[in-house]
Amino acid sequence: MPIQLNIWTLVNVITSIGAVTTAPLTLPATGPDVDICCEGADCALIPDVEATELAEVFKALADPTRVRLLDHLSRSVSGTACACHLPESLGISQPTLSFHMKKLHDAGLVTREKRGRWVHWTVRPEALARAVAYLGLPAHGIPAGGACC
Amino acid sequence: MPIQLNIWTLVNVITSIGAVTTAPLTLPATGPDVDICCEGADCALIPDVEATELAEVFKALADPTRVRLLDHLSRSVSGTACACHLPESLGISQPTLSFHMKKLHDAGLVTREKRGRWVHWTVRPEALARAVAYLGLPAHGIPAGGACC
DNA sequence: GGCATACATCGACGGTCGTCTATGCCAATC
DNA sequence: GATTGGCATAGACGACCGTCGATGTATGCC
Repeated sequence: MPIQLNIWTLVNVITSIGAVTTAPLTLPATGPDVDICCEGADCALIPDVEATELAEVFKALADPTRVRLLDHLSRSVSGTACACHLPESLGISQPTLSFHMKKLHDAGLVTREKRGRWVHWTVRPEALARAVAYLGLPAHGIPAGGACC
Repeated sequence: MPIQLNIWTLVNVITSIGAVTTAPLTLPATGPDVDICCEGADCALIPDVEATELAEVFKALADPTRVRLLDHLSRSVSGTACACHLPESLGISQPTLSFHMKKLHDAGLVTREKRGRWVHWTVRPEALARAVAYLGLPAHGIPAGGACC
């Protein structure tokens, strides 16, 4: 109820980028025995580099102001909008807005384009797709979904 | 290539929770005129409360260690795992692990269950679904998808 | 050229984060 | 009851974050 979106659009966006596969997971369905402790402590963890890259994206989203900014951009035509009216709408100063847009830009979530005196920002959906793929991980609780330990 | 997941499982998980709709968006396709500046500065922003709640989730994910932890849990059977071997696997101390698990727990991303001396953690996919719905917003650039200003 | 405007950067400030060691708590075992 | 082991908490410390006013930079208009 908070946010309405078309799930099929989401599917198309994600799959078109090739960030994920539509094929079923084929990891070994190890018969577990989670009892006293767990066995299978040799479980492979996400590589540090990859975890860091994902964390960078989430860090860029880890602020209410930036959440609202990205949402605003995404609702705009072509995912593009100028920043002119945003400070007053959000109740923040112009330097603060600039600071947040830089954060989003550094994380690769938006692109910058200068048109005359104004700057226009555009969302990069492909940058979000990776985060979506990670959050989609919830093959959790599905035994065939790559049990580990 | 980084993370393989079954997109249909994702679809099922998300839609089953009712966090999103599979119906197409029906927002007015406003004919835009993004020229010198933008018009339509009266565009509604996400409510502050909602943005804050989303930011809380992203904040919980905004650390490489927690990204790896959540991934580890999600790969485990039933999305549940004990924390016993994690400090050494991640190269962190036991208090640090406890600190991170508390962060994930406070954000509602995992549940805690004590079994004897050990604590077992379980992922809450429904908590992630909301973040996925937000990131799915990229109806960006799709004219029929709720243009704003 | 001179001025107004949109945006970026700087410097400062208080607050939060991530990590550690040391310590406390509680369940299981002897 | 004493001991052991898994986990949480407390306190400390350096690093980073979010915000602001002041200032710099570049563009467009007179």
